[in-house]
Amino acid sequence: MRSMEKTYDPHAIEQRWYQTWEARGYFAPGQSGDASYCIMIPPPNVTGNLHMGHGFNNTIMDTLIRYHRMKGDKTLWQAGADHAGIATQMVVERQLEAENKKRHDLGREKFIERIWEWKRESGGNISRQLRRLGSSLDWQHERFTMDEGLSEAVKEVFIRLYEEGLIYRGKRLVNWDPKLHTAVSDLEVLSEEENGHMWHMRYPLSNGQGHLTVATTRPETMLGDCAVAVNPGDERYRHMIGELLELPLTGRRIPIIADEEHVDPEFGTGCVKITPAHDFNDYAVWQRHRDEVTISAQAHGGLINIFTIDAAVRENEADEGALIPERYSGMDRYEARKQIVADLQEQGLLEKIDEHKLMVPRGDRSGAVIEPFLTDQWYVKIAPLAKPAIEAVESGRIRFVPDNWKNTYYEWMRNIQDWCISRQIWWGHRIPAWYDEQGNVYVGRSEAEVRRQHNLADDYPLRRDEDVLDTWFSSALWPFSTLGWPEQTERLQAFYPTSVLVTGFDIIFFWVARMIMMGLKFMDDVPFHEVYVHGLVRDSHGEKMSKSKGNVLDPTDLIDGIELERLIEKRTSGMMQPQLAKKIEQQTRKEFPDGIPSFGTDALRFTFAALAATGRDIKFDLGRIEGYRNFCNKLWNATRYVMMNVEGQDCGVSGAKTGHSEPPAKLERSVADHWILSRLQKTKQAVADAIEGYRFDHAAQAIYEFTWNEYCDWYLELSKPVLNDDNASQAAKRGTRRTLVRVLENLLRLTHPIMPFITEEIWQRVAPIAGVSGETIMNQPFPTQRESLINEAAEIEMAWVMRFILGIRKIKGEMNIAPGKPVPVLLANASDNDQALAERHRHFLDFLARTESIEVLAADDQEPESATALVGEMKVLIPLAGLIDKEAEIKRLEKEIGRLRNDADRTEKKLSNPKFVDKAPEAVVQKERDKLAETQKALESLQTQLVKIQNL
RNA sequence: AGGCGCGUAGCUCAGUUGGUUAGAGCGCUACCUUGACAUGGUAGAGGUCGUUGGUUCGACUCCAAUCGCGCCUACCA
Repeated sequence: MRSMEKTYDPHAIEQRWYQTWEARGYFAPGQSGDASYCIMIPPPNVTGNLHMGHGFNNTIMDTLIRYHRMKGDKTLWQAGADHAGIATQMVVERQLEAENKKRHDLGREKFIERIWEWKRESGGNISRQLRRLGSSLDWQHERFTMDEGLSEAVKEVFIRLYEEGLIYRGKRLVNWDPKLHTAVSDLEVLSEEENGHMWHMRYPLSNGQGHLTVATTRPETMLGDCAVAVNPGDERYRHMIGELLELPLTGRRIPIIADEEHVDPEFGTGCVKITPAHDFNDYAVWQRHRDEVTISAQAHGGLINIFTIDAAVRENEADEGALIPERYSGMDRYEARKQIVADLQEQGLLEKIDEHKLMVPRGDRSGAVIEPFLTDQWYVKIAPLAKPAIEAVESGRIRFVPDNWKNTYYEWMRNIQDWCISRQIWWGHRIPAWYDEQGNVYVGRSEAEVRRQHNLADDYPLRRDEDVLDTWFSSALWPFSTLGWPEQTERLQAFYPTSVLVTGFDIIFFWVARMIMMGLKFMDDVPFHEVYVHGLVRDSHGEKMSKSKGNVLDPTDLIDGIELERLIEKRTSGMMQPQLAKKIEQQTRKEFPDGIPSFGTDALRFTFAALAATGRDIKFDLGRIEGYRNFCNKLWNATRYVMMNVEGQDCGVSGAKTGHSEPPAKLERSVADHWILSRLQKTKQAVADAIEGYRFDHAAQAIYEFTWNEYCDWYLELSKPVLNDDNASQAAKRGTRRTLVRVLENLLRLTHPIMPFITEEIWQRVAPIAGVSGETIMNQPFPTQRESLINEAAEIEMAWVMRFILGIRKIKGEMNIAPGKPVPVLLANASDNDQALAERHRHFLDFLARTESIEVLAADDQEPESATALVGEMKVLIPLAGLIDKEAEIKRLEKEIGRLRNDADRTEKKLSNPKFVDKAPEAVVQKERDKLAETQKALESLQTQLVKIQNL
């Protein structure tokens, strides 16, 4: 085996181990195991590139998966990707654009073929990147939402829901994206506050008695007005209700109607223009008043659409006459706005224009302003599905972690609207519906089936619906469609319901809620028992990462490192707003003057785990990952030390490949050995508890502290005097070597779920010596606490040793004595136990505190002038002679005394309060008393010491 | 407007049923290249836990109010 380099180099091992694991089939679920454990990956978009959210999300999932696999559960992490309808179609359309083509030039079939082609070329991108993260996904069963099986599941669900009346077709107002030419769901619309205007327009009364003034943020929609509404309780307008207005520019007349629900007399002028075909609220008003003759008599019953699918003013239909003034035909909505405002102004009908902030709805993909638009669409009737989905959470069959997300879930589920599932794009699952020339709809698995079922002749003309389904429709089926549904497969049997869903809060509505509804409907069971909701990964200043801010970090750049110039190029290329490039470049140069160094996957994963406190976003700070890179190096070098001392040596491990496999040799464990073994047991429990409770930050912290502060800082140092002492017995050396290597081997298994690569690499070297055999650490049992190795006595004894050593180090540190300089030490007021301990651990004390000599003073011995440290009641003295500055020691003692004084005062005050003594539990009071006694003893001791020094 | 969450060391964050001298990492100061590791070691400085009240023998922790910040949902045309 190769020797270990002085510095840990992740690149040398990560790729190699991943390939080995995958080639050997370790990621597939085992055949045995009592319990099954399953996580469905939130399918990334095939178009996608790995971002920090994926990094975070997948680190958590892989940690859980590896933990359960090691625990012996039958463990599946289902791999796959999402066809991401709109996003993917846009990517390929952009490619066509570069060739000066549109998708319609190719035609539907060719265009879809082109997307498949593209998917074959670049679709593997995201899975390659997931592999870099070490994700132990079951790639052999990777699925794609558009593959044959999943398409079958989609069709099946659609048909069953249709047959039950839970899917229907209807003409409604929808969110229309005029750039993409498709309907989108409420969720795909993001509203943001933007600066705009409020136009006050005059509508003259038909009776010539003046006018009403309406205020609007969208003056161009006045072409489609069918009424002006006022509040019936509004004194100003009550008497005008029922009268008619001359709708300017159109030559049409519209009524004044009363609508209490929608009109707030306090807002604006108290008069609201009603444009039912281009505003959701107005549509609701129209529905309430559509039967009033002044409205129903209007063209289209008052529901007048004025736009094309591009949101430009449309031409009149043949039978409409001059419904929409020709003058505006073909104008884009904003162009029309300008013209209409100008025309109103010219006619003296524009009263004023105010600055006004308003919420502007934009499509999340296209960024285009969404237009409420009247179209035929397919809907899922959601209330009957939502009801059991709400109950599943109420009853605790599904648990949110953290718990408070259930409120968000309820809030949405209780106000849920029917789900518009049809999209006017080409890439996706085409709706299995056919129409005849009379407009009758037939839903079925295929055209042939439809003809058969409805007795339609082969030459009876049928036309298939052009639309495809919302991408989230197929995602909603993911937990069971990937396992083979509608077939009753073994995998479905074994792994549904899945164990936990790990996801960001941003897709609770898009995805989580819909999976719950569909799972309950078609599997008659919840899709998962727990939902672990994590926060967003932000930059180090807490800003959301985005291309336009230029603060995006790419996980692979953190793993591999990236030079400054390359990073700048990456951040500034392909920008929507190229004018920001300069600023982004400056900002990047300032923040990463030397680019980003390579940290390796394990350090990245450990960072994500350490930052994964529940329920809050994480700010990703480079300092943090650097620290954990150093941690990897620490673990690596601790191993170098261990290997150096155990390789080829007798470690007292039977069956180990050491060349010393004689029958059980005598073995002796020191208190230090017992201590570290005891600490290890407690750490095992802490880590297991933390992972089970989704506290990955606690798990990471427990591992970090044990490794660095206990194993490395203390145990490794304590092993040195034993291993390097020619006088130490072979049995003692054997015991120490055995402990060194076994604790390390345990620690590696404990750490493996979070840091798979370094632990595997090291384990391969360490395991044989520790007497553990196996092909991979991946399939080794996760360490469990061994009660018998918990040793409180050893922990107490080691605490004494540490206090002794720390006391001397502190004096040296504060008195400017070189740490390496051996000093003579005197012990005063030492009990029998103290003396015994000092004797027994003399080699530890000498080595770690660099003591020259240790001498016990009898009670009547004269104490020489010294610097003092306390270990319990014992005084550890370092004589001043030549070493120590008297004034400095006085200051040091005064400071220490001050601190103790404070402490004692506070405790005394507490104890002199009769209410405290009366009411507090006895144990608490006793604890305070003990503390006071201890503090007072220490205080006395230091005070006499101070007097002594002062009198010199 | 409603809902959720957050304000703890210069920075990033722990602190789970109220009882610690309020912790960690990074950063900072001083010293140290000792045979695992300078991606290191040793010692140290640094906090009236946003503010104000209340409950309690005792509050970072519970309650109320208030200020600041973030997010989500619904919005006034």
